[in-house]
Amino acid sequence: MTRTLIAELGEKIGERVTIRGWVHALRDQKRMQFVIVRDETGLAQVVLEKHEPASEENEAVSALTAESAVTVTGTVAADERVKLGGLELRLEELAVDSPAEPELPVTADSALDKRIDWRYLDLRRPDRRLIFEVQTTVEFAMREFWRKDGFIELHSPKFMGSASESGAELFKVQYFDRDAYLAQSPQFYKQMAMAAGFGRVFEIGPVFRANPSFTSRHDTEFTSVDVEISWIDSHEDVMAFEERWLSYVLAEVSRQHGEAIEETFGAQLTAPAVPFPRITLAQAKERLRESSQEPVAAAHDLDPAGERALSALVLEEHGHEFAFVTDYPTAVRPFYHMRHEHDPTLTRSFDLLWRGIELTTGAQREHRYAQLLAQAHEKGVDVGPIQYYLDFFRHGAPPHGGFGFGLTRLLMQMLGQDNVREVTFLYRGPHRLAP
RNA sequence: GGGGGCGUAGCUCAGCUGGUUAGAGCGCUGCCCUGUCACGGCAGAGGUCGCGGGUUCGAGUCCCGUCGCUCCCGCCA
Repeated sequence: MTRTLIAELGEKIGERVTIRGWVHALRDQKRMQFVIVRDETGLAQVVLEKHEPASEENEAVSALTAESAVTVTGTVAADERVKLGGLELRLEELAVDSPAEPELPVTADSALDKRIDWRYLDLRRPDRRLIFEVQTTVEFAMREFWRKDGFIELHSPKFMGSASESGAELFKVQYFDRDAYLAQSPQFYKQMAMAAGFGRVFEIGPVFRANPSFTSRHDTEFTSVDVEISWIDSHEDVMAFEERWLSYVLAEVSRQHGEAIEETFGAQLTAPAVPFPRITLAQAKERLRESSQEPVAAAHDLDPAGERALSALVLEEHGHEFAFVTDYPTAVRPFYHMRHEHDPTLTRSFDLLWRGIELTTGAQREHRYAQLLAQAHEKGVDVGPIQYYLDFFRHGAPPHGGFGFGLTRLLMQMLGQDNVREVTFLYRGPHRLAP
């Protein structure tokens, strides 16, 4: 028995075929029975006349429940009466592969948290499926671009013996007779690849953050996209790569799914023009102070409201949805970010904002061993546990820099969703470990 | 972690200043309906009002605690 996909039925009029999928709807009438079957390619109407007395097939159709997994064999017929594509399948054989219990615990309009409880049912909806079709295209396009640019793919370890940045957000796990930590970032390892002479690397992999954060854009485990590039002159080279690369990825997604995304989520997607606008953090705060309604926080960083306001400002002035914010103060950046020679209170770093949220963070890294050590000490970093990392810079390390970001933040903005949980296959948060 | 809001039927929600048998829509069950397509009609089942304590003659409603959800902030990607 060959399975025919519902999308292919139009080419098989008059033929006897077998479709396999889920019962989407059931209309069991006195003389006619209609079953709408759904597979991953679409919906199809299955029809059966009722006999007197009811045939075995009639009884089987009557006993169906919504969302049961079924295999239906019948003849494809064109019929103008059918609103669903003018096609139907005249039922000859019906097999229930796995019945669904009569009452479903969630519906399309259930609260997100409840939909996650029953994620496998939630994900059966075509619009949810589109999210993961897009995710697949995003990763494919990224790799395509990287590969053309000579990047090497990394799979760095997720067990670590020490923190890669600060200790606060690390998950501690038992590792035989001692403690280990789950990697919060592949940062140290992609820098090791620079010292190893790999030149340009990327990694798409899981990272773990023990933040008790309850927001629409945080989770405790997420897929991080990381890039690191050797032989750069400054963080500008990193930004120049990132914008070309992102623009390509968005162009591909727009080309392949733009219409579906707009239809399903109402979100418009076009490839952004390169270069993206750049503004230093100091200038950004100055501009916000000038133009603004709301007081700008005195802190060293932009708060979420500041990010939204800045994005709006850039969109208004440059017609651009992206904005690089550069030159963050040394105080708010990790010890390994390279500092400006003319002003060591500022780092050669950047954040990338898209449609009001922080998408990526990047920087040129400090590759000079003595300078790196001095910065670690100045920041009060305990260098004992990370000596292996510092060693990477003792035998010839190229100047380098890179960036990283959460894949779901990109997807969320791309699809006009308001929560990373919506675009995460299975969300992990402080209170969520199942399913 | 701090602040606001919320928790009532399988789902989404209503329930006014405390007052007798706690409601609606959808779903579910049964019956009816000559092709439905958001099918339609009739009938019915279904709730220890998140949990624990308190105030009161009386608590879904007020108070305290607790758990969970949600939004904003902090932290970040």
